[in-house]
Amino acid sequence: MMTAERELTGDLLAVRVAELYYDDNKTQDEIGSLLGITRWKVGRLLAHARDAGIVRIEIVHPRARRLGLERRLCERFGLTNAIVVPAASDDELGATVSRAAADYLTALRPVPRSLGISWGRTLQDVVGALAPGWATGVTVTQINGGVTLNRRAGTAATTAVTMADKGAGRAVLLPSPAILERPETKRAIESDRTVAEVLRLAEGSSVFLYSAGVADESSVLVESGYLSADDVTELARRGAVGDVVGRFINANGNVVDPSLDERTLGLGHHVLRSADTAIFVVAGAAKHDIARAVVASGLCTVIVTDEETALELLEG
Amino acid sequence: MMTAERELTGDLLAVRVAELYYDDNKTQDEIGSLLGITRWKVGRLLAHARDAGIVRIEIVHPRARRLGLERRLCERFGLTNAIVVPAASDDELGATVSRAAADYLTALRPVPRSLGISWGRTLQDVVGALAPGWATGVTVTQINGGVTLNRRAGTAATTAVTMADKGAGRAVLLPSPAILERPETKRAIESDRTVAEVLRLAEGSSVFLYSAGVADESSVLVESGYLSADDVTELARRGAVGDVVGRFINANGNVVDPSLDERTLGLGHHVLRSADTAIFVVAGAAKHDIARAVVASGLCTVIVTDEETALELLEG
DNA sequence: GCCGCGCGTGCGCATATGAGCAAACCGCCG
DNA sequence: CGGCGGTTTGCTCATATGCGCACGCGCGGC
Repeated sequence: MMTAERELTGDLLAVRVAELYYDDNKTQDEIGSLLGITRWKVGRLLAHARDAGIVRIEIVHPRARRLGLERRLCERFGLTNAIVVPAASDDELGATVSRAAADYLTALRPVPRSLGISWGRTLQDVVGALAPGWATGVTVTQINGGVTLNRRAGTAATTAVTMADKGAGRAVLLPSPAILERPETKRAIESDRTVAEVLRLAEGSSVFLYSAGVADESSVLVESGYLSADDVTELARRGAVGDVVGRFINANGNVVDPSLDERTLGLGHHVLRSADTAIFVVAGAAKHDIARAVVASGLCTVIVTDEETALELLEG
Repeated sequence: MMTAERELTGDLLAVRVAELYYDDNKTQDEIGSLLGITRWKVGRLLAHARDAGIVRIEIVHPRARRLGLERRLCERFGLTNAIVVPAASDDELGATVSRAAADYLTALRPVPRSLGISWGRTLQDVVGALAPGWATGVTVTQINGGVTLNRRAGTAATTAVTMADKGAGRAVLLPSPAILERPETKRAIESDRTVAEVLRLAEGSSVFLYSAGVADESSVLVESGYLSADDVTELARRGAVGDVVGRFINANGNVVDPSLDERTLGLGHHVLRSADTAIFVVAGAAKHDIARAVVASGLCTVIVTDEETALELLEG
């Protein structure tokens, strides 16, 4: 290439420098003498080029994370941790986030001894991505009901059991429907020794792991027959953005329908709010609202999500 | 973030390292102790990540160049220099490349004292992008005919004159049509003192600058009335991919129709082939074929083009 | 079972790089 | 014309980084 260059205005020089440095990997010194400027100026131009976005450094890998977003999420919502993965194609998204959640769980120290989990599509994916041996002797406890009435009967149970299995431990199932017809029934079941015991155990878990559902007719609670489509529409009308462990909340994180909540069996949100480690896994545009409600109301201490959701959460 | 991590296979660790280094800009040392590996390994992982393409460093700027492609073009075609600019939107493309050509001309050392140029849309753009004072006392000479018959009469002349003007020098115009009807006429004009003088001057230029046209009905030679659409179609049928200073060549760089060439007035290709500096400016997918013919047959020593054309040239 | 070979690893050292600071420079106003 | 804040520049020095070498470990041939 030529030697001396004519005076270049603004970013142009920075571009030239950046090209020589990154594309051609010359040293700052070489570039300096080549362009007739001091190497310090070269360094400064490089710095400028980087934070003016002229030079973009991107990490392209399906398992890559977005550390900047993670940091901002932690600060903004007072989380202890956040895992943000790049937005993949829409159908890959859930898988990517689930894998990230599995990775996080695996890397979690101290290794959880007791883990309270919800159930659902997302959780099932997380378990699928979990490698055998992720823990040793873990007790996996269900934190909300739903064992029997589920149409795809047993998925909830399978999730917990597989998870315990891969962690060389045992699963404790909550033998109860998620939502009862009458409050009295709910209270009755709740006070049954077997159930009470499980709930007590669940409450004492050192780590919680859960996802959330959206408040529309696609909700698993509708699909499972616990609620009718109309019920959910009505809930949405009253401000519900989604459900966490079976309980519907509005944008502020408050339970929308106390009378429904009275009939919902499982850990209350106060337990999650006061937990040391509550890991919330969420992916996809449909869940932006419920995700916001969860993090904003302190229902989790850790969020695992995708880039787009993270961005959405930070704009508000 | 957590401390110790579980053993990670393959690129995963590299990704982690790259994130911490580039996103979080920690030092390699810090990353080392954080992940429980030596800083040298961190360095090596970083190197791996870079050349495995996990880390992509991109320079985003309209005036940025593609140095890698430039180097490969030089090697592949034995050029002394190549300028490749990022492919912008299609309508911006010509402007970007022209600006790059202007920049190149400006930075060229030694400053050209005599410059032979062709004319056309591209050349006009180059001149437009040229800053006043780009040279001092330059002599700009036209190397092919076309002064008078041009429908947009005068553009060819304007190009040369403006260029000379901005370079504080003088323009020498070739007062002749590009293509004559009969060979004898061409020879007669050629031997006219005025014309012969200009051609001699043109031939002695230290630097040449030209573009090329495609062999279809959009050719400037058709537009200018020198050729009919049928003529060009016939030329194309006989293998012509485009024209350089009015002379049509095939993929091998050879003149397609000697009898037409006999009637074409202007510098012969042998002059360009033996020139020290022949700068070829070309942009856009339509000109890929002619561009290939030019560089492959040694018609230029320097090419100024866009990324896509460069890539296309290198695949073959 | 033994030896050699090659890859991956730790490390010393030369060198490249970034932080911080004082001098110089510039545009602005009195 | 001269003083003055703010910005830019060159520089020193501590530190981060890359290169080359020697060592060790594991695998395959004999």
